[in-house]
Amino acid sequence: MPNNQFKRGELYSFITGKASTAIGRRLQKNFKEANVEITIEQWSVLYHLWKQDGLSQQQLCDATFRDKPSITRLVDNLEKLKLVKRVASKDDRRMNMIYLTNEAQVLQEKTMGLANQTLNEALGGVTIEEIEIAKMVLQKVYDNLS
Amino acid sequence: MPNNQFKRGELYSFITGKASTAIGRRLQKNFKEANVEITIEQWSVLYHLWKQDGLSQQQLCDATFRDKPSITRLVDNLEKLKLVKRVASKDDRRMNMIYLTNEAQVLQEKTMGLANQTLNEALGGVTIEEIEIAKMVLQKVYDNLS
DNA sequence: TTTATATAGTTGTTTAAACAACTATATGCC
DNA sequence: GGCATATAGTTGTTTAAACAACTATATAAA
Repeated sequence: MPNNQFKRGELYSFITGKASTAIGRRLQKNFKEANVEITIEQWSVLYHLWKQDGLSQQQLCDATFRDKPSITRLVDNLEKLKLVKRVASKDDRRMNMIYLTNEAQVLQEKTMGLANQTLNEALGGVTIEEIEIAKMVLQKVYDNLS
Repeated sequence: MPNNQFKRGELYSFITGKASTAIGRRLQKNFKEANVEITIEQWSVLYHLWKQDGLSQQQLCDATFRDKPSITRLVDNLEKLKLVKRVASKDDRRMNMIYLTNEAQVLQEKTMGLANQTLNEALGGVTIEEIEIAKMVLQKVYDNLS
């Protein structure tokens, strides 16, 4: 039982909590100070639309690792903020394609700078190699459970 | 700018999302299949009380990296489930000391087994050394932002 | 063609996170 | 002692996650 050499509950709380909530809180705080009035969850959806506009809600589910109801409501809220709009697909009328508004495109540069700054703050004193290993571990955890 | 060699948004979603939600979902599912009717957030509070009973709410905040309102409500719900009880401290009447009920103590062995099993599933194919590095990275992220 | 099944998205409900504003008790200083 | 300040906990509000149940459209099989 080689894996029994560390405290499992501790690792559990590391993976599920500490770092994740700390980085989320800091990014939210950095947004607030720059008068960016969106949540980090909303930002994580916009992030994928900035990479590729016009994704379906299902594609956003896959990209953000959320379920469909979660994306429905995040898109609802982004639509209320006039940052995206739903456009029914002509090919497949079940699908909503989600498009960024001009307003959302203006947010991109501003928030990407803040996200980079936040990650620089977060990753101080950590080497690239260590980051790569951490990414790999988290990816394997995800793959093992999916 | 050595840290610019990876995609920051991707790392962000690794740290804040994927692995964390996957492991939480799996643990919740394992609880459900064993007819353990608590949430993983409630479990994470019980976990610290099993290590040391009679913690104050503030101590639970520190242990679980949650804020005070979050702990107030988690303790509310655990009290409704008759798993803990609040006892006003005699030394300092501002404090509630949180004690496990017998019912909660019965849960310990059962759920610790499920948590270990979940972590074994999650960490398949990852070495101890890699786990230690991942823990260290997440700890540094937390420390950098706290 | 109609019937079954899969897929895309929505709605309802419970639980929790984050933040601000609040009450109550304790402590330190004059 | 009395006042300022710090600490412990609660309440209100918004946003989101998870899950089940649901509607609507598309696809495949009989």
